[in-house]
Parts: sequence; structure tokens; C-alpha cells
Amino acid sequence: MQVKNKNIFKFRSDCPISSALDLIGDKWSILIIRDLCFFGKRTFSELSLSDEKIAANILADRLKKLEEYGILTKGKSPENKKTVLYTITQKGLDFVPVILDLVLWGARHLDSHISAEAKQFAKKIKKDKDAVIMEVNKKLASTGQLR
Amino acid sequence: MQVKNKNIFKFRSDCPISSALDLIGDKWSILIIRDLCFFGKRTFSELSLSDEKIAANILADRLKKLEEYGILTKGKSPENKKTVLYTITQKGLDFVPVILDLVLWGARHLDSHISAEAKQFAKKIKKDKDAVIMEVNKKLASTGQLR
DNA sequence: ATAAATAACTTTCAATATGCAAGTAAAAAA
DNA sequence: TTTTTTACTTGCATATTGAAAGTTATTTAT
Repeated sequence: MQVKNKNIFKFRSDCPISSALDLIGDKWSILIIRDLCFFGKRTFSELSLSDEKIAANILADRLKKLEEYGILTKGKSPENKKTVLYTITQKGLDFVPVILDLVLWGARHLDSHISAEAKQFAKKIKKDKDAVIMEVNKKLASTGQLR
Repeated sequence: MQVKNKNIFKFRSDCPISSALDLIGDKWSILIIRDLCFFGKRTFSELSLSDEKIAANILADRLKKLEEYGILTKGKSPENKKTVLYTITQKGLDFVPVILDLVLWGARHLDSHISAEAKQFAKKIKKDKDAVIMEVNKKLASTGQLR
């Protein structure tokens, strides 16, 4: 097999920055959290369809790790027994401020490359970041998309 | 050779989050920015000495990329012609909010693992994040550690 | 003046991680 | 009953990482 999951998670130091990066500091984890928090995605196939085109094996590996870290939970759908639902936890939702700051950075420094919607979103964040955080929180909580 | 630098930088999408991650979404770049912004490090050897023990080849590769991205600049020391000085730019400094939010996340969710100093720092950030950002900015600007 | 250190990398090579393409199993839809 | 769909897994090629040792150009010490 490949993409073996040893998952004896080892931290490089006791620095909170490096420790957070030890968990989600790769090119995909934050995007998975983004899709759960901002785009209402909940299933493997929905998560597979992002613009960035994550490979199925990598997605499976990241979902497993994020579940182990308590950043999301894996559950069955109430509708049918084929669908698996991934749900963000509070621990995962607490990455939203980090994500919003990344949006601001991107909007400021990669302007020519960024979509118009993203620029609008950045404007909103700049105006009232806490309101955006609250809004995401409420939306997920009210639709049962938060564990 | 290895760690080849093609550096035709390719973005996975037009999302500001994924685009920012395309530049600094690895396990080391943010730590280099941290060391420049918060620990006053300026040289290759100083950056080599972090708790996380980055390998020299990786450090060289990241410094090259971060310079290409305009996140830091590379210059000669006025003191002697052996030392190379790495200096953060405004573009790099603008990652400070992201870093501070990572500190808050780590302090909240990895409490048992985090150092006492880090917890103190988190407290300060929680009290007034903007003040911390301003402080870092001023300190670097006043000591000529900002391009 | 010469030798030993130091700074800033570079090189080599083994170990991991990533990514594409194809395959599988169970459940649901046609 | 066949076809789709969902959620993955597997195999394999390629790319990245990391440890260790080596290189070159200064400085510093003797």
C-alpha cells in the first residue's frame, strides 16, 4: 500500500504555530475545511469536485487524518446507507479566522489572479471579520452541519 | 540535482485561499516568516537553528522561493561580506495575522502540548490582536528589518 | 602568514509523499 | 436485472523531503 497512515502524530516542537502546521500544514487540509465551512460540502464526492481537483487517495488520507485530529467527524447519512457524511467540529471551525486572513492576504497580494467573488468576500471580511465568523458558525449550527 | 526549482508558479485555482497556500502552504515557509517577524532572525545559520530543525537544503530552497514570491529579500550584510541577510517585506509581514490566528488555534486546541510562553502570547493576542500586529510592524521597521 | 573556524550553501541518496489511472464493493436507481 | 452511483483502494511513476557529508569564500586565531 501507499499513503500509509502511521498516525503516531509527532510534533516538531512545542510552538503552537508549528504544531498547528503539523496537523493541517499541507496543501489540502485547509481546503477541505474551507469546503465544509463555506461551501456546505458534506460527502466524499462533493469534496472531490473542487476546482483544485484533489485526488481520491489523497482526499481519503486527509479525511482520515482530520478525523483522527478531531477536526471533523465521519457519519452515516440518515437518508440512505451508501452516503457518508463528513461534519466539521468546533475544533475545525476554529480555523475559520485563519482562513479569512488567508483570503485577505490573497486579495491584497494576488489581486490580478483572484476571482471577483473572492474580492467581494474579502471586502466583507475587511469590513467586519467577526460578523463573518459568526455568520458561518450560525449557518452551520442551524443546518446541523457542526459537531 | 534535487529540490529542483522550476518556479513557474502554478496556481491550482483562482481561490485566494488555495493560491496563498500554493505559495506558503508547506510545513516550513510559515515558520521561516515566523522567525523573521517574531524572533528577529536574519541569517541562514540563525534560521537553521530553530527548534523544528529544518534541513539546510530545504531552508535554501524555501528562501529562494520566498524571495521569488516577494515575501522576503536577500541582501549583503553591511558588516562583512560573508553574511547574507534575509529581510521580510510588507507582503511577508502581512502573513502575521494568519500566524497570530494559528497561535490562538494552537493555544485553544493543543493546550497540553504548548509552552507556557506561547500561552502567554496567546493571551496577549486575544486581548488585542491589532496591537500585537502594530507592535511587530513597528519593531521591524524601527530596526531596519523590513523591506 | 598559515591554520582553523564559520557562513552559506550544494550534493548525494534513501525514505516519504503525491498524483494519476484504474479497480473494487456495496447500495441505489433505471 | 442491469446500470449508476458512492466511497473508497491499489499500483505505479514522479516529486518532495530529510539526513549527512562536502564545497567555497571569507573571517578569526595562532
